[in-house]
Amino acid sequence: MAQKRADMIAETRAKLIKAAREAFATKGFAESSMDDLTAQAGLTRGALYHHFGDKKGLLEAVVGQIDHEMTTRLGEILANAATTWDGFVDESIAYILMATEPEIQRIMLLDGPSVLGDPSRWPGQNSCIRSTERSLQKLLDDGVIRPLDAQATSRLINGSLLSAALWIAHSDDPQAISKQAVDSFKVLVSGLLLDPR
Amino acid sequence: MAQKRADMIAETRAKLIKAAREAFATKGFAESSMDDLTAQAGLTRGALYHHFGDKKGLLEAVVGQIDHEMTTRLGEILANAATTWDGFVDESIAYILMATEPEIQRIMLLDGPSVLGDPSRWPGQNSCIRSTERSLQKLLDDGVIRPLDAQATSRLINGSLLSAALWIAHSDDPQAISKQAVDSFKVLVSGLLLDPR
DNA sequence: TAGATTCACATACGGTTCGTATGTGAGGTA
DNA sequence: TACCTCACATACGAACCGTATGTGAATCTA
Repeated sequence: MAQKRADMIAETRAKLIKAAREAFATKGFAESSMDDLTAQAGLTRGALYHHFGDKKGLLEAVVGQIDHEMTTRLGEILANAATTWDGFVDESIAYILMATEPEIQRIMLLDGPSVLGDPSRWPGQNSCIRSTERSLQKLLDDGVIRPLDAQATSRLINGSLLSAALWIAHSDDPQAISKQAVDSFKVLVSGLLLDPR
Repeated sequence: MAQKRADMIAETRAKLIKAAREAFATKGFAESSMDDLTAQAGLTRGALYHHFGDKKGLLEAVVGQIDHEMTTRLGEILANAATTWDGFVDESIAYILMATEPEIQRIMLLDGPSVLGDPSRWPGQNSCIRSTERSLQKLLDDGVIRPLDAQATSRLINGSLLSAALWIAHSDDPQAISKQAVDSFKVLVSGLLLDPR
């Protein structure tokens, strides 16, 4: 059966990506040796080059996987929100907290942009920004927020979330800083409401 | 005279930093060869390691220089503003446009964070964020904006500016995108005003 | 079912780059 | 003038990346 071979290949790719995630997350992209990385997965660099072309290609695959996971997690939060506005806020806060996780931070926020360039141009097209944009558009349609450009504003908001995450992760007291960041974020975006509370 | 020797040293450092700026800006940090870089400056890697310790040390020096220049440029804009609020807005917009320059973008926004970590923890301690924070504090003192945490909010704003810069620089039509980003930024921060117009 | 073919992955090799260890010669000092 | 310091060059080893080539198992074909 042809399935067996395909399974083996998928497994090999999965093992390489898993090892790469660990290595990239702990040592960073530049410091990760492809020899070590593949050995960790019980393979050699041959497999890696066969499947991913080069080191950058491997990073792209890792980024794609993480991005997919993040999108799923954010989607769930969005689905559980009472109102569109709550969904927008909850999703944003969840993004901040998610971006605090070392693996996401190191790979998606630091090394990713440096090696692959502007995140909004990645193949996975950065589902997070898209999600924020959709939420804003809905809020516009519902007449909840002031008139604005949804795409541009979503970029601004996403950048602020990212910055907040970096700040929290590197602070001495993540708990406290996290609260400050979230509170300030709420104040900032509440200015977008047509009908402020 | 002892001054002559000191001048020679300063000149050597300057030459290395200049060559590094060019190389880092055009090829990126990882792709820049220290052999090429030093040869460009009419020196060898010996000089580089003597003065900067390692490749990272050289980047720190470059980052420090650029940060200093940016601070100066922002300071001038701040000084020429009519009101505190105008200064805050003008400075922010200037930051967006400045961060659009390839050299600043590549070195300060992409490679810098990846190699040196969170910008707010850099030795030069990121004067730009400090400046935004000071502006916000003044606005608070003057009773112009709603109550908020100046430090946290400055982080959020700075992140949004950074994101806008990345977006503009990678867009097909920087002119148009630039306008969109600036307009949206104004809308976003106008929500901070106690007395919206 | 046996030989041919494909392809996933391993092995081998060369070139580049980094960091260190050591050398050297010009400025400064006594 | 003889010695010392130190800025910088040279020499060397090791690590790493990417490619070119080898190999054996899975699949295809007759």
